Formats: sequence, C-alpha cells, structure tokens
Amino acid sequence: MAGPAADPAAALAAAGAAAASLRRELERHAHAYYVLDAPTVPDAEYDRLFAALQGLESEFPALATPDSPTQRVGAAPSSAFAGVTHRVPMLSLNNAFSEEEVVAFDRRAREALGSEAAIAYAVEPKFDGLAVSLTYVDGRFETGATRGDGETGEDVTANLRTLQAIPLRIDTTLSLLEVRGEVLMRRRDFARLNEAQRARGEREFVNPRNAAAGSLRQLDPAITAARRLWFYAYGVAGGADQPLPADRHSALMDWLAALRFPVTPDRATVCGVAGLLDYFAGIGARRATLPYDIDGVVYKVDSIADQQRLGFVSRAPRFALAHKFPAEEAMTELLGIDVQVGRTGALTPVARLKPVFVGGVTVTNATLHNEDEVRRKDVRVGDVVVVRRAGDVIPEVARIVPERRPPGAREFTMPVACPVCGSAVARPEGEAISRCTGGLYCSAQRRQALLHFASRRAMDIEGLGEKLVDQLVSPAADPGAPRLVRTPADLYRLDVEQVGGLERMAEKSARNLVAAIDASRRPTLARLVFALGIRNVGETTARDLARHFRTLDALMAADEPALLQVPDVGPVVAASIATFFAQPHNREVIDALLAAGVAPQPVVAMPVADAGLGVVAGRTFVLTGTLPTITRDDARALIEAAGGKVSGSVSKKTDYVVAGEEAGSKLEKARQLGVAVIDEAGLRELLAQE
DNA sequence: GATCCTCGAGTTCT
DNA sequence: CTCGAGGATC
Repeated sequence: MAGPAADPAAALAAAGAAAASLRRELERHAHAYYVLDAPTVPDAEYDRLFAALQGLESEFPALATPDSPTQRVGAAPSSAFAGVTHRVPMLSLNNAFSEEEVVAFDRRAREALGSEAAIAYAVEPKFDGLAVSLTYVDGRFETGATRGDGETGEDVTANLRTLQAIPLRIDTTLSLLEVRGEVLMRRRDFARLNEAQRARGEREFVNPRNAAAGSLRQLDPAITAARRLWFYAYGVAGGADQPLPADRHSALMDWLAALRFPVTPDRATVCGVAGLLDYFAGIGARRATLPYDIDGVVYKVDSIADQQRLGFVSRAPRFALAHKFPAEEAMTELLGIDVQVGRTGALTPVARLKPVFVGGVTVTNATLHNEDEVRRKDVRVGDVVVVRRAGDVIPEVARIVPERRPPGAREFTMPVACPVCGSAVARPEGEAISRCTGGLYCSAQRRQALLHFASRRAMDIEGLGEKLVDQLVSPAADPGAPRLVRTPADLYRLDVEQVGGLERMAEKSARNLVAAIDASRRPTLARLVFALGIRNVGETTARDLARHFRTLDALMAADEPALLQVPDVGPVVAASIATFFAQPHNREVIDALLAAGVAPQPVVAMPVADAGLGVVAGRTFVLTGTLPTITRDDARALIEAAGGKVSGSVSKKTDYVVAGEEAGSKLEKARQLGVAVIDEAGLRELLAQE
C-alpha cells in the first residue's frame, strides 16, 4: 500500500475508512452509554477514540461531516424532549490530570493578568452528574435544560420541577436569572434505587451518574420524582445584558445559597497554586466519604473582573480548570492466566495484564478468583479487558470488551494437575474452589504454611518474609544444598551460621532473624493454634478454642462432640480440627515445636464478660478506613480491653462504626442501616467513659 | 428451610 | 475488601 505522503488520494481514502470505523464505534458506545445506561467501554477509552477521530478530521477537513459525533458533543438527542437553545452557551472546562498542568494553568493566568501576586481561586468538587441550566423569570422557575451539545439542550423542565433541591420560586428583583449547576444522585439514594431495582428484578444502574441521567430523561415526571435526584448550583450564566450581584465567584455562591439554592459545603477559596494542590489532595483523601461521586475538582479565578479579562480560548474559559482524578477504569490486554497455589491448596487463576495505569497505580496482576468467575466473565487469554480499581484498593477485571476479541482467543481451563507439585487437582461437588491434593508434599503449600506460621497475627516472627522462606524451603540457587526448613519446628533449630549462609543475609541480619525466631517461643495459645493453619480455623476460632480448652493438650485430646461445645464451632469446623490432630505428621510437628522450646503462655482467666452493658463493654464495633493516630489493630486492642467486640462486617447488630480516612463500603452500609458512625476522637471519648 | 451474621481465605501494590 | 460458606436463629 502507498504511503500517505506518496499518494494524497489514497491517504484520504484510508483516513476516510478509519474515520468511518471510528464513528461507527463511537456511535455504538454512545448509544450504549446514553440510551441504554450500560456503558461498554470506560470513559477514558471513549475519549481516546473521540480524540482519534478529531485528529483525523482536523488533518482531513473534508471528513468532518455534520453527522460526525465530533460535531455533536455530549448527549444523544432524544426526540422525546424539545430542544432548547441556551441563551449563553454552556461551555466545557479544560482538563488537567497532573500537577504540572495545574502549575501551567496558574502561570498562564498570572501572565495574562500581569500579576506577580498569588491569585485567589474559588474551588469546589467536580460533581459527576449532568450539567443543567435553570432559567428564572421574575423569580419563578421557568425552564430547565440539559447541557446537550453546549448550544442546544433538552427541555426537562417538568422533570426538574420534581427535584426538592430546586427552588420553584426565589426572592430576587432580577427579572431574568439563569443558574447553572449539576443534577446528581447521592450515593445513599443510588444504593436505595438499585436495591429497589434488584427487588423488582430490573436491571441495576452501573453508577450514580448513569442513574441520574436515566432518571432525568424519564418521560413520566412521576418516575423522576421517585428517584430522589439532587442539585448543586455552581454558577450563573452572565451575559453582558445581565449585571451580576457580586464581584467574586465565592460571593456569588453565597448569594445563591441565600436564595436557597443548594451549594456544596465542600467549596472553599484558596490562594495560589499551592492552595489549589492542597485542596485537590484534601478532597482526594475525603473522596470516598463524600455523599456524592466526584471525578475531580474545579478551580475558578475568584475575581469576576479578572475572569472577564482572561476570557476564552476557543470554547473553554481561561479562568477555570477541571483537575481530574486518575481514571478508575482502564483497558488493557490480558497476556495470560496463571494459576497460584494457596496455603490450603486452593488454586487461584490470576490475570497477567499488560501494565496499565489505573486509579493512581500501575496494575499488572488481578485475581480472577476461581473457575466459575472466569466463565461468568468469559475471560480469555488475548482479550482486551476493563480493569477497575474502584472503592476497593484491589484491582479486578470488571469485564471484557467482546468486540475486541482476537480470533482464536483461548478459553481457560483449570489444570488437572497442580502446577507446582503435579498432584491431582480436586474440586469437591458444589464448591467453587479447586484444590491441589498434594498437601504438605506440595512445596507451594509448605511455603504458604510457613509464611502463615510466621505472620504477624500468628507467631509474629519479624523478618521472615517471602524471599527468606523461599530460600529456606527450596534453595533455588544451589539445588544440592540442604533444605534447611521443612516444618515450622525446623525454624527453631536454625543458628546464625546457617542463616548467614543465605543470599543477602549478612551476619547482622542473620542474628536479628534468629533473635526474632527465639522471641516467638512464648506465644499465646490462641496464636499458636492459629499459626498451625488448621482448615477453617482462623484467628477468632483459634481464640475461642484457646479460651475453652485452656491448654494445647486438652485441645488435642478433644473429640468431635467435645469440640462442638465450643461456641461458633459446628460440625464442619469440629471435623477439620479433629482430622488435623489425628494426623501423625501434624502431631510430630507439634511435638517438635514443644521440644524446641515453644511454650504457649498459660491462658489467664479472662474477666468474664461483665453482664452489664457499658458504653463500650458488650458493644460491637466495626473499624474501617485509616485512623489518624493509631492503627486499626491498636484500636481493636483498646476496644477489646474495654470489653467490646470488634467485628469485620456491618450489620444491624453493629453498635458503632469507627471510620477513618478513605473509609469505603462499610461506611456506606452503616449509613444505610442507620448505624452510629464515629471517628477516632469519638472512640476515645467512649473509652474514657468506660 | 430460609435468613442473617460472621468468619476464613485469598489478593494488589507501595 | 469481597466472596463463599459455616453457624446460629427464627
């Protein structure tokens, strides 16, 4: 094929074909997004395609036909709503994704204003909803329209009238006032709506913005009314013919608030670029706890006179900037699916991804949980997948992009033999997890068992991490070298000389490790039981067992009926425990541990849970997020010392949720259930009262 | 038998 | 943090 430079006609034809294909794709995505409320690709991908098409059209202006998606921008027009031409166009803001862009924005503004001094900015969250314009004539709400393409939007007056947040009458002498703002659905209302959709067996909405869009574009205003939409005002359309009642944006917002328009309490005024970045960081930290979704923050030069001096570049104001958070979804390629072996032999498929930047970090791996999950999502090697890193920190493969599947993409099948030791793989009837049957013969399981044994919540051996365990279990560098450790008991026979022989282990570190191992010889019985790694016995059950049996001997001697006496132990757990202690191998390891000097501290009689309920005693707490001055573990210890209980999940029985920074779904759940939410200071107060 | 509440297990990246 | 599943409760 001829190169573009060589043959202009051929180049135009090729560009035309590419543009047509981009348009088809964009139209399909737009339809899925706006009309079906079921986005097929992340926003970032849509933007990328859009930009590609814009690029082509600017290079070959002949291709820029009026029906191109680039000539429309924004919502698909719906024949159901009348068009409204905005008196003052609703423009969009320039976006910034990095600090450098913010610095450049501030610098350009100062240069244009010829000002050395730091600029005062009005700042506010960038709501993730739909922009609307509300027109008031003689103080009466007359017309409400969506943004549409910025020039013309849809008349949704009847639906907007149903919003409690929008005043139908305002106390002003202005004969004409146009208020701009965002219609959105607050998270609580979104959760409630989806619950109702679920209960009725109808499709749930993907996110609050789509729910808001879908709700606002209902033909029946009664449906909109039931959806509990919210509105925040963020500006006034100022034309030359309309004098504004304030000379600063922040004062304008105060004025709107006085007119009973909802204005976010999270807005502020700051000074200079440092102030902007501080605000961005502060809102970012609080993002998860805000009652509504945001996708960044907006900066506006506060002085309206200065705004007018700065003016516009093409179609965006030079006095305002949207500083956006990194996308929480991104597309990438699935390079392969590996299978990992866990402590219990569980085989977990893990997606190996082409590295992709999402939610502020580069993601290369993501769990696929189990075989069924892979089937459900129809994930195949070679697929283009959408990776998400939402409220959760842990990335996941949200879905695949079916239209980008390469021919011959392979389906995943769980191996029939363990990828590590070759033992048979079994998947018990009715269970979701496949397991390696190799037990401790499998080096992966031995490795994980040792890591678990040494972990902080078990024997707490500091410094015994993955790298070291690998070397101790299977000396990779020198296959002939002796395996220093086969069971946890072997750890207690290591000396400084042996450890010092390992890679990256100078004498000092070797000494530290041996000392750490030595220091772990006096665990509580609960920790020791937990460290053994008995199936279905976690931290809590281990503690219950220790409390009930008091000694390791008594626990080991217990038969199933005796075990069933322990609270929260049922037939399955009892069988796991009995089976574990019945195995000669496990008995040998325990004997060896005791012989090596591991001696659980005697269980001290716990102050029998005082029958009386205190403010903390007898109450159930759930911890979430990062507390300002103490770790969650410390908080938990404090609560337990005061006779309270700490649980992992929020339910009706929860008395308090203690929330810190970046609290996630638990906080959300607490709000839904009406559970009291306190912060660290509140917790301290309760503890002081106890 | 159904429902709710917990616990256990597995996981990512800096 | 989320899922699956065990245990308790009605």
